[in-house]
Amino acid sequence: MLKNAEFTDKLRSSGLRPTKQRLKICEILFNREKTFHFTINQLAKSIANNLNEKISLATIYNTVHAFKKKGYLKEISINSDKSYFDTNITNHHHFFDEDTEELIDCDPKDIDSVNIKNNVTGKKINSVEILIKVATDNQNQK
Amino acid sequence: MLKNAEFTDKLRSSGLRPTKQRLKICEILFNREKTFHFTINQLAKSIANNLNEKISLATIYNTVHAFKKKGYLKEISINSDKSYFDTNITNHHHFFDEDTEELIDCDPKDIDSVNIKNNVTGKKINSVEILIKVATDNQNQK
DNA sequence: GTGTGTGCAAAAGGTTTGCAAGAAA
DNA sequence: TTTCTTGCAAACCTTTTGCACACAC
Repeated sequence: MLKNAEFTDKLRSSGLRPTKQRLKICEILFNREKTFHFTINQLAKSIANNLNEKISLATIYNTVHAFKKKGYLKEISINSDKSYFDTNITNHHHFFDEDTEELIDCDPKDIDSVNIKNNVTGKKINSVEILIKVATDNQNQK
Repeated sequence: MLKNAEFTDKLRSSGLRPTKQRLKICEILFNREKTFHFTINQLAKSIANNLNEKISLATIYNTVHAFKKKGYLKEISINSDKSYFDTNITNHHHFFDEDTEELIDCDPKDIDSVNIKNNVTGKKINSVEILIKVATDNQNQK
């Protein structure tokens, strides 16, 4: 639950100019209690609904990628036609509900950390992501 | 290392007509010792290079999706602009080399199976995938 | 002959880019 | 005034679709 002035500082401290558009996107992304999982499209709609002002799609893409680069957002690996982002930047895993195409955070307590006994030679591990795909039980198949 | 006649049987037994195109795609996908990880584009190039004959992109998409539905291929979850497929349909996980954008199979011995203590209410788990992103060690950051 | 599969071209959907106008420093 | 940011439209890339023709059975 940050305020506008705090977003301004946050942006400025990471070398991003606190423009009107970025502040509004900050509000929508970070001024909430629960983690927010979203696609660019959902974010664009959220902006359109919550503010009576449009922000160009290009700007939204720019901003989301800038925030990701600064570490304010995580991109989640899903095989999908669209990209998913997450305001929860701590180490955690996800359920993906195939019925609703929604992401759900795993409670870290519910999954033991992964122990990788052998890495690829000469490379360092940047991330370990677990994706658990779920769907309603009474489906024929999937 | 299957032969043409075996592909014909395999296809026919799953209700797919063994057409010339499908047999050629089978050859490229399954007539090899090691697991094959690919994007549709790579497969198309592979077809163009290994056979002196073109198969339409639409047909390649159709065939890959048909094979996936029949369980001959797995689709791997990566956040990427393209889809990755895998001829290894056993339960296993992957390294993703961010330098080369290549998938590498994990040896099942090298990762303990994931224990999920709490599933989403009312849903059943369809798959659990671990993706380990790696890159060269001497990069500034990632 | 009937139904399925193929291939082309067009369309769709998400994302990126070039560039001119506008805002922040 | 200099640099960064925005916004539009066009471009791009992967994937899907419609439809006529060809092939498998």
